[in-house]
Amino acid sequence: MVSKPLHIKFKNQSTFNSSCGLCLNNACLIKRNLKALERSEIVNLKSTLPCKKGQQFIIEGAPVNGLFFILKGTVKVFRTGINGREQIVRFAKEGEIIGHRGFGTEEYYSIGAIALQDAVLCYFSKENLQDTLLENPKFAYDMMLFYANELNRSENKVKSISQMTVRERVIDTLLYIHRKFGDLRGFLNLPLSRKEYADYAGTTEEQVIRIFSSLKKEGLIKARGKKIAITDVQLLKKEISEHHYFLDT
DNA sequence: CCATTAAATTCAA
DNA sequence: TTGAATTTAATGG
Repeated sequence: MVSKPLHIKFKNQSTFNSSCGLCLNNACLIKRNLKALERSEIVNLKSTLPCKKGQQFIIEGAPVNGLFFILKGTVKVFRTGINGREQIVRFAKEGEIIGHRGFGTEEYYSIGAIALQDAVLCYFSKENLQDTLLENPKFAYDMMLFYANELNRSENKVKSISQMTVRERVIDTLLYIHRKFGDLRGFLNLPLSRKEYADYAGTTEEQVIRIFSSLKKEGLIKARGKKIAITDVQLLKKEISEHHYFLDT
């Protein structure tokens, strides 16, 4: 399966070159190991696919055939609960790996993934990746570090969901978005609906709206539609400090 | 949870 | 670029 459009036109904006050698994304594991991988076929066997905003590119329960790296854009990764409620597992940005949990022995994806903005994904087949990992210890080691990190993160999340109050979880979510995506002209650099905040924090849309309202009254945040500004990061951190060690990214 | 109104976003002319 | 149509936010029951 060799398909590689070299250039992908992107909504009247820039053009992205999908060849790893020219890629600017230094957060990417492949890119970082490019020297070690130069003898491998991996880079030639990848495919690059554009993905429109709102498009789901991993479906829960579908067979695992490979995994994705985000070249451009942001993505939400979620799992559907028993009553159809969505639990957002994480928000992922450029350079991150999606679908890795299904990689080892799992046959089917346990998560779904949707592009939050127009995105470009690099896709590597399972076989390709397996061959490369077997041949390349440095690359395999980096992958292992990545998995270890993910496990740590996921354990922290269990703790926060089970031990924090709703208000604390919402604040925690705001801080997570803030430190992962930063802000742009004072507003969080990732527009999310209240529903999405709720699905990450493990609560309901109404709760999020009401907590946002109190936070606004207290002067801790400002909101204009989907654009949220954190006016006092320190005070917010203080409110959840007893639970949190800020280990996750 | 649902209904209502206000506000914001999208879309196409 | 505008405003009409659609979606999302906010509040109160």
